[in-house]
Amino acid sequence: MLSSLSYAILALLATKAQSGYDIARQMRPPLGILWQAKHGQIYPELARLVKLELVEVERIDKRSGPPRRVHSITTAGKSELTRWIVKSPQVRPANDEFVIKAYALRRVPVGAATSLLNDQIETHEHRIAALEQLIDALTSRTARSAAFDSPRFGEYAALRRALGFEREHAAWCRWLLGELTATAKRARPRADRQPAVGRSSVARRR
Amino acid sequence: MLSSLSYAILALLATKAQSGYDIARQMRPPLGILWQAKHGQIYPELARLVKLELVEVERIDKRSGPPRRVHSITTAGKSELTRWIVKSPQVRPANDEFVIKAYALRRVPVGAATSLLNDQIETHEHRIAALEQLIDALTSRTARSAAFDSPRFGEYAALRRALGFEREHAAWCRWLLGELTATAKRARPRADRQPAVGRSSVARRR
DNA sequence: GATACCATGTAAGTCGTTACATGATTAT
DNA sequence: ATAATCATGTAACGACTTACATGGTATC
Repeated sequence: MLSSLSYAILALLATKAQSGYDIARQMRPPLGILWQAKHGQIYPELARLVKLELVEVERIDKRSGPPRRVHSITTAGKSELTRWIVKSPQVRPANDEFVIKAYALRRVPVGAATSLLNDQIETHEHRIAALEQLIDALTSRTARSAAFDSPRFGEYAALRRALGFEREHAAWCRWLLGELTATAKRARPRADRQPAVGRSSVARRR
Repeated sequence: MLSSLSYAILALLATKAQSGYDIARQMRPPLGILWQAKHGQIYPELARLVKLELVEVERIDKRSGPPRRVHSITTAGKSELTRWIVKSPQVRPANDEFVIKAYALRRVPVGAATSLLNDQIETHEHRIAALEQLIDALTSRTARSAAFDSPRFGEYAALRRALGFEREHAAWCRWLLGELTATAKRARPRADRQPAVGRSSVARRR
């Protein structure tokens, strides 16, 4: 049985032949939307796929540096990929460090909690903006890129997923901040509230 | 430096002293909302925390089976936890196998893709219902459980996060199914469409 | 009688990160 | 000059899963 990373690599190679470096670039955190992995994991995994004959390599020598190794998916690789896709996956772990922090957030001073949340919201807003830009670029280039049978559909679907995920997370952070602020106000009904430590960016509603 | 799992354990022990088994039960997939881990990882990690003196153990002998080992967080453990909470986390990987499947979904027959999506939607609906029930149980028990300063707030926040995540994922699956169906209809404008193979449950809008 | 839950642990293996290692090319 | 990017790999370590190992109690 192959790892998820293997299938992610096969899915990328199914769109076009490319080098390990190209794959690593598309999977580089934090922009990798299909799957995220570092080159230290990708190169050995590619070698394994070649040994299993699900992927082929063509060595292209250059006058300088290491030879470029262009990988392409084999017929066996394609059928393994399609075979895997239709199987219903079992539930993923979905562990998020920030949920632990939220769980025990009552333990820290209100100011520190506020700035942590504002920080987090700001980070997510940035990521949302970046994803929206990528989607705009994709949908404007081809008029019907939203269509299921377009070659770019996979990319578009993955981007939409990432965007939805980010928006949901940001909304949750804003809710947390709201709860925190409401409680703090109740405890100290007027004035004398100190401004939150750290970075600004009050939660915006979008 | 400690792992995320360590902090999840500390966060649970901060609410009350409990055994490794208790912790493992709360972290058991797929219901673990704070963090998910198996006992095979939890017991060694607990032992490590004890050695670091962030956690204490009290052995309670019973006439049968292994002695129950009740763990509690130390003062050092509490301060380590609060110190960690306020630090902004770096971005998490968030790899989801299903995104790979969606990315290459064009490769499989429409019928197989439809039943894969329906299956996935059904799974998520079940999880959503289970989470809604847990939230109802929590909010009805204590009138003001939504308040930030309630002892159950952490649990409530984690549940809301999980619910939002599930709903978002389900919505994305329904969108995918809609695109797929629209394209299939365009290709075969009338009649002669075969019913989707596999389980039913047509996507509902909520 | 079989299954599930209570309750603890360890061992082997896989997945994934970080750092080491090398060296050319392009941009500031 | 300095840094970033192109381009490939390996080694050590940490995170996590799966299976092994044990044995009592309760439920169907």
